[in-house]
Amino acid sequence: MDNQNISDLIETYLKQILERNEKIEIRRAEMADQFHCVPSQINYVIKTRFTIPKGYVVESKRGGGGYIRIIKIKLSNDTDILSEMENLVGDRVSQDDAFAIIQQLYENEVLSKREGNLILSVLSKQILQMDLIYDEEQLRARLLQAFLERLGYEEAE
Amino acid sequence: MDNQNISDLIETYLKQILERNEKIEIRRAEMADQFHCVPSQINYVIKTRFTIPKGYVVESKRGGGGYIRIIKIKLSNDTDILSEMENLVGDRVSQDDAFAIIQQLYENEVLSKREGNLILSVLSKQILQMDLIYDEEQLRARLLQAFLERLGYEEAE
DNA sequence: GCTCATTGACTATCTTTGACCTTCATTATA
DNA sequence: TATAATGAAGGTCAAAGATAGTCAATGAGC
Repeated sequence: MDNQNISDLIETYLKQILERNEKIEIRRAEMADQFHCVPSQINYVIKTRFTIPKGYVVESKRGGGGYIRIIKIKLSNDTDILSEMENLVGDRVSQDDAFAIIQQLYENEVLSKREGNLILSVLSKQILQMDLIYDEEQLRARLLQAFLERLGYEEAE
Repeated sequence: MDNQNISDLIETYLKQILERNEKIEIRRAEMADQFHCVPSQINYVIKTRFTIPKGYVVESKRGGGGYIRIIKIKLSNDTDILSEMENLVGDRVSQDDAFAIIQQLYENEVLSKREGNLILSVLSKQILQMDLIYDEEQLRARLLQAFLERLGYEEAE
């Protein structure tokens, strides 16, 4: 409930702003000051919470007048979304990224909540990390690709 | 009810809170302190008393700001047919049998057509029979079991 | 003797921190 | 004016810290 760590606080703060704005531009040192943490923690937050599968693009510039810019990606029609996600998945995908992708599909109403949960139930580490005989991330990618392809058919009908 | 073992006390304590709340979030070490036991006993209690058939799902996170979250769920009305199917699946299942099982669930209105097709898309020989390194039927069973378990409940409102 | 409960050593995962590196703009200097 | 020095950002990475998970040995109560 409120055993929030600093990274979560920073994440929440930024996402709050991004709900009202297409993008946000920050100065790393300032952020770090504001949240009483070291600058590299800002990088950590960005790297773990503002990834492309989660729907964000990040640009930055060093030197005088440097900045970090976080942009919320807006996806267009369902077909585009699906093929975009297929690209993201590729032939290996982590649990985090897979979950983020399903979340995106849900938010864009490509999937119902129930469908999303069904898919997720099978992509979890717990299920796929069985024996070390096969590559977990590769298998997850194969399954997720199959789901995405199927959703593409649905779309076409 | 008042067997004085610690595990029962912890269970009672948590369930008392869950009667008033949809979910509860604890810190394992804190709980352990509070009940004067070792941290892993909390895991034991959760594993034996907060299972899905008993109406709970558990999520957790490690590291700084870590937590264990217990969520009350609503069990579906179809648990009978679902557990029957789980028995049928066992730990290995052929494509044909898996398809027949999904068909059954569809006919019994446990699944929509779309949900059934989504599930099937991932249980096919084509998808699972990739490398011959692992046992295809075993993997299929694992995936199908995960689906069946997930179909057994919904999040309460 | 069985089953369930308790413990603790070891493991896995996530966060925080800091030392060191790279890039860019501005200013000083030959 | 071209270039070198300086300072001001942001980037990387690995170690240390903070939690939770697993598992097998041991204990307690039928």
